[in-house]
Amino acid sequence: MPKNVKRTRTANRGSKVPSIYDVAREAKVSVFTVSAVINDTGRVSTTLARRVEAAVRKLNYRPNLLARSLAKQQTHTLGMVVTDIANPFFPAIVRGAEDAAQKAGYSMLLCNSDDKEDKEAVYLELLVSKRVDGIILNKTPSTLTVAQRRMLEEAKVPIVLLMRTCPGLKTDIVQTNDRLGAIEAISHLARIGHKKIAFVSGPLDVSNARARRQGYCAALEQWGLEYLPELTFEGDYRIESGHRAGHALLPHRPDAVLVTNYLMTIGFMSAADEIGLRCPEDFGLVSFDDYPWLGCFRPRLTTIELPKYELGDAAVRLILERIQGKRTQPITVNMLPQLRVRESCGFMLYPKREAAAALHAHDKP
Amino acid sequence: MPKNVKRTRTANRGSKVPSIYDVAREAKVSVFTVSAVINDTGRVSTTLARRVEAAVRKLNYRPNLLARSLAKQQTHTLGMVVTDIANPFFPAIVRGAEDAAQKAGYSMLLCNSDDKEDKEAVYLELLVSKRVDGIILNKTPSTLTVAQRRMLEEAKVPIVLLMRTCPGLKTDIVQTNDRLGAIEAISHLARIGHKKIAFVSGPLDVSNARARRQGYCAALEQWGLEYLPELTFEGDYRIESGHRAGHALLPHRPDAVLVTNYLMTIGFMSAADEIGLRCPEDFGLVSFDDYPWLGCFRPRLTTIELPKYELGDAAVRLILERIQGKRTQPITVNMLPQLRVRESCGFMLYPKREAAAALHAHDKP
DNA sequence: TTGTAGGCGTTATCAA
DNA sequence: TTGATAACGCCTACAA
Repeated sequence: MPKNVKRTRTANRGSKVPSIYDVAREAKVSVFTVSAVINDTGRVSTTLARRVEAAVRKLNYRPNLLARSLAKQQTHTLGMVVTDIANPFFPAIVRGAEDAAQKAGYSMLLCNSDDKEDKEAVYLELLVSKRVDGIILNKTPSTLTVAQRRMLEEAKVPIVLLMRTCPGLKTDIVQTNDRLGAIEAISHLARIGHKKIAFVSGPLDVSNARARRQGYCAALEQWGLEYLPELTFEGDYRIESGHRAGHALLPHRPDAVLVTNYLMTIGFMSAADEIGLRCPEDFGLVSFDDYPWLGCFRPRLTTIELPKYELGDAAVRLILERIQGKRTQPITVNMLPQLRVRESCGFMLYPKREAAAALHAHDKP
Repeated sequence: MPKNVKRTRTANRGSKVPSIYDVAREAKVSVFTVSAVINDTGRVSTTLARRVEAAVRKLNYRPNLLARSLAKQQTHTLGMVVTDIANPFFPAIVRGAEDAAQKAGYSMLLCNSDDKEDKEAVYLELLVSKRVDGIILNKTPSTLTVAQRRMLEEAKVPIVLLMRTCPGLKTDIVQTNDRLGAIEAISHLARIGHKKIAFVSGPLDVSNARARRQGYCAALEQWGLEYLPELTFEGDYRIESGHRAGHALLPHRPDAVLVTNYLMTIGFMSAADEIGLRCPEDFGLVSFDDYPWLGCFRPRLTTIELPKYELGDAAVRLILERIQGKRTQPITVNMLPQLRVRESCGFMLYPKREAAAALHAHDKP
């Protein structure tokens, strides 16, 4: 025969963490009253409220958020899966996201996919199973499987894509205008006199890499410069590929090069060292992503800065709108990149007057 | 009168996510059987097992980890609170931790305290309420309140301290041998002829900052160099304080300086730029923390590398041991720092033979 | 081997 | 305003 439920629930005399039942017993009220007081929902008489508060304090009661999540069907937790938090591009983004999440009462589960679709798949499944309220996804190049789509669909978990689109996934996107960024970089290089401009791209199955490449091509055309395949290298946004790019491209002696992320720039620079070419004397360079330290080491890097913190912030804003049902139509947020002229582009090697003119000229030729 | 429990449980005909009951009904077995099959616990006949598996596939069933956590009283989630993930010191640590966690089936909740005790307090309470199985804590300088101690005590949640000790908190610690790191840095500088060596410390209420300072003092004594208060500056591990340190220290024209983290080194270098002093020509510099890009920009920084990834890895190893009850005695893991000689120390400015000798000499004078 | 039903700690519904 | 009790979805004694 079933035991007396009330009794067993009320028991809990061990040294266990107090539950809402213990508080109710201590305050001589029902669990409803306790819950109402704690969540400040429903009207409770001052007398009982005080009794509850006293009991809470006495027992050092702290609600079990796990149980609450189960009951309310929401965890106040977001999942964030990025390629690799150790890639300096991501920390500021994650920080922006975490700040916004924390401010809204959400916590952040961090995942590193290493751009591997199997790792990503595992994490997506995990996040869904842990019932996160939303997922911020820096998608691997691979497209989602039908099973994954079905899973995300059924779970009704909002997703916002970060810096990378995913064909077939109609959802919110937060990204930078990478085409424009590349155009500004190339235009700047062309403006200060570079003709033979090489280009190191990211993996072309990634949307932002394609956009940067489009910008490169478009800008070349704008400036009447020839596109030469041998001045182009497809990397993977990691150091090693930048190193290979340097060894592949520099022997052609380009006037300048646009490297589309910081990690590849590092590899590129060390290749230049090995070859014995110096920047900016032997070749100009513009890199994507800016960092606080780039201004105090030589060569000072000219960069296309991407608003990392704001990207993360915007991503959780969008996801919160989705969670709160404030919006149902997917939107895309495009943030503006910003050219930061320093020395690596070769700027300082040109006559002062010309240089000053170039710096302030934002028009096409 | 109470409804028929079975029926209400079994209902769930809406478009909701299937629960274990739905699977049981579909497979015409009990929830026990489903649970046993899913978790591969207890013996289930092949026939039933197959039926269950078919039902799971058909319904696209995925266990609700929230409910499981509530029932099993463990979340398979770790909390990690660091000062600031945007500080380049932390990403690799977090990555090491996340990798180890993921490998063991744990996820990672990331929190940024900004070294503020109120933010830290909020996060600790949140993590406890979310019932994380363990907490990796890069403690703020403040000591835990009695209420916090009580809370952590009652929750029985294992904690491992990361890089910073906390007086009164008897628990596992993962850190680097910072005293030794500073000694090696100073010894190297002394070996290559520097006499007047300045020092930029972190906040002295942080244990590792104190240790580095002790190392500085000890090394000065070993090498018979005088300790001069005006050659010492207490920063806070952030860029701005390094900048102030530069302006405070450089006018005294030290032969060299040891800056005890990367962020402060950035600030220090830019101050040097403003003053018009060059490194290593006008002053030698050794910095703490090494990064992949330090080898390809000028001046190439001589550094004391700390094994960041390994720190994170070790931290979750310890916490897992605690969670699994494999160990009850608190232990401290001390990892070795490593001197990486490049050019900022002024090494190259000395006669080749002496320099080579110095590089290989690991003995005291 | 399999099923039944209580427990995990909340919230929420519906009488009283 | 309060209280009793059914969800939430899972695990797991204990029974059969």
